[in-house]
Amino acid sequence: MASETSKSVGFEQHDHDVCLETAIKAAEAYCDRFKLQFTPLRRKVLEILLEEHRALGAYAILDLLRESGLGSQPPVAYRALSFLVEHGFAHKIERLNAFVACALPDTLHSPAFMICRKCDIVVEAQSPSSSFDLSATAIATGFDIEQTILEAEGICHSCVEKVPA
Amino acid sequence: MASETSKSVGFEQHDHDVCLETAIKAAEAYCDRFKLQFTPLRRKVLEILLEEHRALGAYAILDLLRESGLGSQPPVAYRALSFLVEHGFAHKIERLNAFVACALPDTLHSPAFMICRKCDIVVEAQSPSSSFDLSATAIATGFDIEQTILEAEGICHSCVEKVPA
DNA sequence: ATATTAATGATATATTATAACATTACAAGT
DNA sequence: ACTTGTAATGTTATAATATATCATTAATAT
Ligand SMILES: [Zn+2]
Ligand SMILES: [Zn+2]
Ligand SMILES: [Zn+2]
Ligand SMILES: [Zn+2]
Repeated sequence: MASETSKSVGFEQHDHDVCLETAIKAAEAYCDRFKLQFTPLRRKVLEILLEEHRALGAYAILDLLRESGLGSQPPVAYRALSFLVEHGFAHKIERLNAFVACALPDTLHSPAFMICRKCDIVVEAQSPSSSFDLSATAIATGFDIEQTILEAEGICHSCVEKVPA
Repeated sequence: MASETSKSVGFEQHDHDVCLETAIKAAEAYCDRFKLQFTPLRRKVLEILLEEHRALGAYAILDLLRESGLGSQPPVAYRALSFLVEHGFAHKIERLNAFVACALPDTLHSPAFMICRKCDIVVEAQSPSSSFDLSATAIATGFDIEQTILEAEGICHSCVEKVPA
């Protein structure tokens, strides 16, 4: 296959082959370390997300899986995606009902994204902190934020009281 | 009908009748001011959201609409919800595919929510600013945040260049 | 009154996601 | 190697969420 050495990601160019390989190797190492099964299916889905470098819906991913002969029914894609999200290799963009490879794998972070309403490109902010201020990233990348929504999931005090775990 | 004078909202008690009436009157005034049609259907959907004071899915809302004789098909609910969201009377909680009445109507704000993963109660943070720090609100209300996601929608610089508007 | 626009009604269908159960691969202990 | 339990995948069916389209009615403006 042809080897493209650079590709536009976020708003910048980068060596995409290296980027993809690095991410896959990192996932491999992580799974190794934590005794997780980085199966061909899971690897392929992560590769798809890394290759595209933008948010893809489950059914778009499923189409690509079908082409490569790995699975063809919705649960196959959703299960692989669950695994990737659960272990921090990917995120779900709720607003788009779509999934994107994590730009900061192996790093503890609260994901924050900038999503273009025209082209649906998704850029993950590089701020590992939990206090959110996208303005710097937005300015740096030339992204014009129009509206923002923060959704925090957790447990309310009345639910904590009700049950042990 | 029976008049309940207080109801648990967020994590506190409040006079719910007053709360509901105030919000409806505010919406009425706003629509009046901006020549928007606050139709019986739209009013009813807002009332439903205010009454429940938690996130409701479109189909749950539709069931309640049906009971009151106002519309029974999905587009009816979705159109009313679009109107309410568009004009800031309600928000969509993407994570839940559900809708909630805005707690700060008529106030310019970037919505931020705390969502309990057990009971799905949704509390809108009272911070009108766009820099997000939920920790204060979380501590004050006894909510234990487990994970947070920020999604900013806007337009990337390459899309801005492509078109006039 | 009439034209224009906005809202609603109604039917059909698209899109996203999961439940349930069968089968296969893997890991661990014997 | 054999058994046993567990995890992953295959497969079918269906649930839940959302929109496209066109017909009808209501509101607004000229
Ligand atoms: Zn990430
Ligand atoms: Zn764009
Ligand atoms: Zn609000
Ligand atoms: Zn709760």
